[in-house]
Amino acid sequence: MKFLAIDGNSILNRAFYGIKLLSNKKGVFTNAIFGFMNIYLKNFEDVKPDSVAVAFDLRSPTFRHKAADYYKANRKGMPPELAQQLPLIKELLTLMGITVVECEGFEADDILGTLSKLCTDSSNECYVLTGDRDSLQLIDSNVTVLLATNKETVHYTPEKFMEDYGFEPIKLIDLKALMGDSSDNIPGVAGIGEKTASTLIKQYGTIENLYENYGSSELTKGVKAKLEKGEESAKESKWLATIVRDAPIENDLDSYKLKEQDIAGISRLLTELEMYKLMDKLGISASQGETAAAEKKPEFESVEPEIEELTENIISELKDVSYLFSDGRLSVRNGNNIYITEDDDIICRFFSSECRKISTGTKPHFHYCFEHGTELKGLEGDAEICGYLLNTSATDYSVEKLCAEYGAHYYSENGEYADLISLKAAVENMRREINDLGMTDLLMNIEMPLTEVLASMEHTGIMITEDGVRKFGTYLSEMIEETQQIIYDEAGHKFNISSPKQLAAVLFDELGLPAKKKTKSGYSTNAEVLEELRDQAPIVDNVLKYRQYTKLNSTYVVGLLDKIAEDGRIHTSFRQTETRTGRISSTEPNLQNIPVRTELGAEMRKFFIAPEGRVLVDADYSQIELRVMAHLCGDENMIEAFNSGEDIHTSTAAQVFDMPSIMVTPEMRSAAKAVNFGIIYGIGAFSLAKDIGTSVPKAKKYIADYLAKYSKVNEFMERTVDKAIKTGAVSTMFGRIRRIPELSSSNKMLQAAGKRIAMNTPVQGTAADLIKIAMINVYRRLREEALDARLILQVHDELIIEAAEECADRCAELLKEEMQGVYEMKVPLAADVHTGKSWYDAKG
DNA sequence: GTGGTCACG
DNA sequence: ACGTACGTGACCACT
Repeated sequence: MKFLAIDGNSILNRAFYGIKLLSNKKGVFTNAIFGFMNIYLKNFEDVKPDSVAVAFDLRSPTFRHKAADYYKANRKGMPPELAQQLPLIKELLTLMGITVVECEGFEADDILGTLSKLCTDSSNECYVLTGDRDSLQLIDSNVTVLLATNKETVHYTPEKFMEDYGFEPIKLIDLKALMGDSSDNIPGVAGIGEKTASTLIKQYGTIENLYENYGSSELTKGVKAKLEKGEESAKESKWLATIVRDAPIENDLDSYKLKEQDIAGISRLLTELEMYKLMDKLGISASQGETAAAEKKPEFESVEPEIEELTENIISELKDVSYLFSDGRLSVRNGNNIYITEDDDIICRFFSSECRKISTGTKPHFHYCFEHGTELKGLEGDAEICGYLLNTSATDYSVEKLCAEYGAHYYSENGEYADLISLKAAVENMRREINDLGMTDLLMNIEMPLTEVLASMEHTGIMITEDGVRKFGTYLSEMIEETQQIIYDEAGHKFNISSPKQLAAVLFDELGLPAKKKTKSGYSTNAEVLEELRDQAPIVDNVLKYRQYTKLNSTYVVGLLDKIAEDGRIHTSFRQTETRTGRISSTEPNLQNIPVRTELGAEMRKFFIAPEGRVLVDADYSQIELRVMAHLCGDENMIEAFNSGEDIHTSTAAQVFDMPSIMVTPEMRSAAKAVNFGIIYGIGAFSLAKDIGTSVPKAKKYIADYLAKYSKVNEFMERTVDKAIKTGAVSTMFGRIRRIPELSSSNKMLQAAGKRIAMNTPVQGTAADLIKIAMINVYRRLREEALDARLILQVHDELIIEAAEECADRCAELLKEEMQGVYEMKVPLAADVHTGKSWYDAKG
């Protein structure tokens, strides 16, 4: 018989610290369970045991089995994030028919010691799975230790151990008795480390033999003295290091045979924990849980879907369907029938038909419609977007995942059409949840219509002067070459300036400049650090220049040239389900981070142009996030500052320092500006101090003065954080929800980060909602007024239209009107509009 | 694949 | 005692 004995605590620990914190919707942490099961399943496959036991520590505070417990009592208890997963993994294992073994007063490794001995005594094969090297002492001809490391699992047989250590496994105890183990509070012999201990064990075998014979040996005086002094400690340590092999546990090995799995129970638990991948691996579906099983099964389950070619006649009969569309292939589900086609005419008819439709990831569908000159009508739901609204933090909004999570009946046996079959139920369930959470309006009137707007912007793209970019690239290459040469001269040799590691070596080791900040892997060489060192060596300034040139060249010049399409334009991809806050993002290329802050960088914007006879109309909101904050908290002083119409940072300084605006110095304005930013981000005195180059106490005072003047800002922050802690989530003005699991962390840093997220998200998210609404309205009006103009870019608080020269003024007017009038707020929303031939010019 | 760096709002 | 502002994406070096 093959026996698999697992150190539950050790593997769980390894999993917990090896995988970043994960949690389900309710905030229950799941990373350790997830990692444990991965390790377990992999090794189960390797070993294919008949019997499995998972051992856990169980120590009573009043009963101490051995002295080691006294030492170990000093150890830090496990963090609550891990502790809460312990009963869950035990429950899961039990449901899987696996025996969980605990024994009052004994540790997991003692149980492994006992089980492995039972196996050896009965000539059964035993595999001990653990992450703890101490258990290697259990290896013998019947016992293999599977040592789980961060990367792989190493199989330790007696031979493998001999190879690695140079002595027999059982002598590991003696090794530890000499060298000690601080994590286990085993003292060992003072002054003897791993190397000496290993040599001694190879030579003498056991500490008993060592102490009988070392006197007459050739060992150095120092070592002899240490051994003499530590004799008692060594013997005590040997006892401490020895794993118990006779713990009072069930000794009938047959009782550890794998039992029948409780499929419904596993399904229920894993659904609760949202571990769908694992469920898949175990060959269990979400619908096998009791709750789901109790619901009526869909009519589809027992019926083989009828698959037919989609025709015009069929389309005219359709009322309410779900469909998928990719690679030119359309599949439509109507009740028990599935219709397919690859015929463009039929696809166009279907898209433009009035029937109600549910699908997923519909942006490409709109692209198809633009290319084929048709419309996509009747869209009632998009699984990806529904999934996003229900959890903005997920990374995977595949139909499969969503079906598992939102209780749709997903049958993997259905293979090809599984997604299509379950899509509708999943969306219906999600729409119900969205409705319960008050997000139906957000879904149907903001996110769904936005998809078409984004598709249209992508489809239109923005024109680039390739020639201009190339010339700029040539200039940059020359500057890079030149700067690089100077840096090599200053350093005295060539090196890779782009390697933070090599650069740090040159600056801090060779040139002896003072290192300011550390990173995980060495000294930081970021711009902030280099800025401080600027005066101390000319090389620093050149490195900063080099960085600027190479950044511009590789990310913007080369990166953009690579993305120019045949029409001479760049077509970015906007992602609608990416950010936690509700903003959209832009990729391949990212057109939301084109340089503007430095003079040289801003040159790039001269290459984003309008074609002959057309112009770019650019409008950006002024201080939209602060205005949102003023609206959300209703603070009269802040509202007044905006209503006064003067520069907001100057106004803030005047109000906080209690003086007329005319008296505000540039320094005061800049401090006020930094505090304004801090307010939006979730203020911290340290960072504010760093930002404006002042002391922490002074920064604290700025913040205190600010919050005293704008007391409703303070109240709003406190109220928001309180509510976030109670509910685990925050929301925007338009009901968009973001869950914040960080708030239930026991790690103070994470908790503090959670609070800042709670303060920032309603503000950033509401601003995102507002501009999305404005985009939809602008898009509609450009169409309604039949203007020769297209919305082409969004950069968070900025919209760009490419318009025919004749209608540029009308577009500017319309754009400003729609942006400012998007929603009635307690402060006016202001948008600045400019028109020009290039993005550079249109920025004003 | 991860970490460092830096571009944007 | 420790690390420090919110939200992104791309490129490079290095493992």
